[in-house]
Amino acid sequence: MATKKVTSLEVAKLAGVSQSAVSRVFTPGASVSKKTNEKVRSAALELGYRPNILARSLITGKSRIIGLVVSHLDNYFYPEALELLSNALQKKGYHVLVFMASKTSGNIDDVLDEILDYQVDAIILASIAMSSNLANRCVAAGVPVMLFNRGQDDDRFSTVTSDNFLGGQKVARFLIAGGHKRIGYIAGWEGASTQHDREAGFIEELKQHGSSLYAREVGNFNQDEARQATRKMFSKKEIPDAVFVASDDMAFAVMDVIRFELGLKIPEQVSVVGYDDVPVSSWPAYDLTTVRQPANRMVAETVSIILECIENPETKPLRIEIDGPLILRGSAKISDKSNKE
Amino acid sequence: MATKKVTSLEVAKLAGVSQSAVSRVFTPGASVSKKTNEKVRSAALELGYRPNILARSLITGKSRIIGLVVSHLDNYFYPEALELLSNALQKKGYHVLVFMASKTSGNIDDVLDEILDYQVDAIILASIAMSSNLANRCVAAGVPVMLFNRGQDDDRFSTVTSDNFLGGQKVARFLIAGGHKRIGYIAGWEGASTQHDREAGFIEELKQHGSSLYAREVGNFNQDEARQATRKMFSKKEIPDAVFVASDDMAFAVMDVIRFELGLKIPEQVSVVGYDDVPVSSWPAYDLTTVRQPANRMVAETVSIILECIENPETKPLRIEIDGPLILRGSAKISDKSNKE
DNA sequence: TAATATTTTGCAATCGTATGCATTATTAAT
DNA sequence: ATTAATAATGCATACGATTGCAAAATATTA
Repeated sequence: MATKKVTSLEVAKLAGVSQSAVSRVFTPGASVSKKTNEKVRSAALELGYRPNILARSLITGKSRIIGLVVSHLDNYFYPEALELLSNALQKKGYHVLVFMASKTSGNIDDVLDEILDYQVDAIILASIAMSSNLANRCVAAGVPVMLFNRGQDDDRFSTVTSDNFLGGQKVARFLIAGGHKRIGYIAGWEGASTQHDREAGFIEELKQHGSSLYAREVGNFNQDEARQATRKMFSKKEIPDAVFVASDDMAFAVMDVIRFELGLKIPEQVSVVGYDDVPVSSWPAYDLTTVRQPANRMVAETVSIILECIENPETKPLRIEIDGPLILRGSAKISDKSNKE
Repeated sequence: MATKKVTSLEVAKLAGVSQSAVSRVFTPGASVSKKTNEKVRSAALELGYRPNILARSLITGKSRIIGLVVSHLDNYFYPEALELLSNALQKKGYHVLVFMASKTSGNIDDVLDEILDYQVDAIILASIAMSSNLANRCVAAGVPVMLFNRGQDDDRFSTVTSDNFLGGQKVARFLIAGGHKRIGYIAGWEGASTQHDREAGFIEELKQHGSSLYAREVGNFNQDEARQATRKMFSKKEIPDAVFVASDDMAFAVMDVIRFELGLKIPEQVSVVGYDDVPVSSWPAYDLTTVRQPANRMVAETVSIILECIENPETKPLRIEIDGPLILRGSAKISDKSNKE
């Protein structure tokens, strides 16, 4: 039953023109007369013809495919970003080919090979760093790479993140203004620039106010480890009166332990602040005070940079940091003179 | 800096063999001597050569790309499924090209055109139905289509769902065993087979026990509408003592309204049961009793069917319904003789 | 070792489209 | 109306691989 594919040649025959003419009709900006255009279009419609992107890309060298490498879709920030990203690129005529770099499924080196096999026009790494070896391969292949939500030493690639340092500072300022004295921090994976910058900003600002960390544990951006970290942190004789958690996803786990295992009141006994502002944070059950990562603006920047790099390969790499507001909700005590943005 | 792409011809020259030989080395099952194999492989390694999938697909007619159409990534069931799906296909040498069919970004007709342009080997529709017009187009193009988590009248396509009818029945049996008398239902989008089957099984089983729906509202698989629906349902003089919600995602919104707006206790005053068993359901803040949709098994079936269809185009469409257990948690009262699976 | 069977190899055509170039049709200018 | 400038078209080639076929190389058998 599978009808054969319709080619431009068949359309050309039916329309009584050359194959080139058909090609030109479907190539924006090419020179075609109104008459041919009509003939071709109606023939194409009749036959149900559509240009074969793959064949086209063989010639143009552009596949209109963007490779996206994601590791963990479990943190809700990523599905959201993926949706925005895919939508935005779709509008520009590009599409996203997904590659999972989870532990289960080969390491990133293999994944990168697979990506390049598809002749992608660009690569977006979401929260994934790249060995310099791989980086070289991409540069050699002439494929632009973007780091989304992850910084990198290698300055050959553009990065888009939120302003993590500033975000950390805001949280510190807020907690101090709220009168907190014993402030704990639950870190993400220490290899991540996001984790590093958030903590650095946080600590820096604590210091500015003559304060410092009362406790620190590592949660590795993972709920199980965040739970462990919380238990440990709260086994001190004097428990913290505030905890800054490096991601909302971990913060939920932290709150659950604090409330349901330790039986403490949030925010009366402990204030909790997260980072990301994923949708769940605004649900009343958590009502989490958090720093918003403006996914939409981050994605918009990413798309605009990526497209620029594709069109103009000589584009210099950019390093964008997007400021996001601290969203005040019920999980943390607010001072009377609450610090506005 | 962008080094030109390395072609099989260059490898051939360096290795001192014909271009066909190079091709054969990279074609599993082709006939090559050990000696050529070595020469070619080392030359390829030296030049950093990898076959161009797009050029290959032009000849073979197989792109090793699977088009996945998703609408709302906000229900957490989908990111999870996407991750599993992508991982599973990746292992088989396929990759997922993502298409968003959200309201924001063109209707599904346009999206389908775009998909077909990429010469995908197959299409997976996640919770999306297809007009018969589109269906015809796909059949004509010879592209197999699978419906994931959505049934369909059209029996030319395979579908994989959980056993929604049975799932609904289980919930009814459970709620009745728990002694509930005024049972409400918050429906999903009524055009969805999943919604329909869940409700049908639920009502059927209520009837078997001489009971029936005490209240019913529509939430359209959408949190805002689910909240509205809940408020309406609980504005009766006698409020329901149990609510079955057609998806976990809505159930969270329902629980939040019940607890934080209406000030009722779950499960003491109202039992809530959901459907999906997304990760959040097991978080203590919700601790939601729900019917598990075994995403891993659903994905496994999907992948196996899809690959079969690709390899053997004459494969008959299948209709798979996977049974999932009712997961008992704290959001619903349990009878003394709790009904085990 | 000679004859036959089998495996390797290269040649050349092919997939569906884009595009430089030469040619022809059309429009503008005088 | 004639010429100059511009637009539209077709021809032929290229993109980077796969693959049928026939020739060459190797292995098998007696």
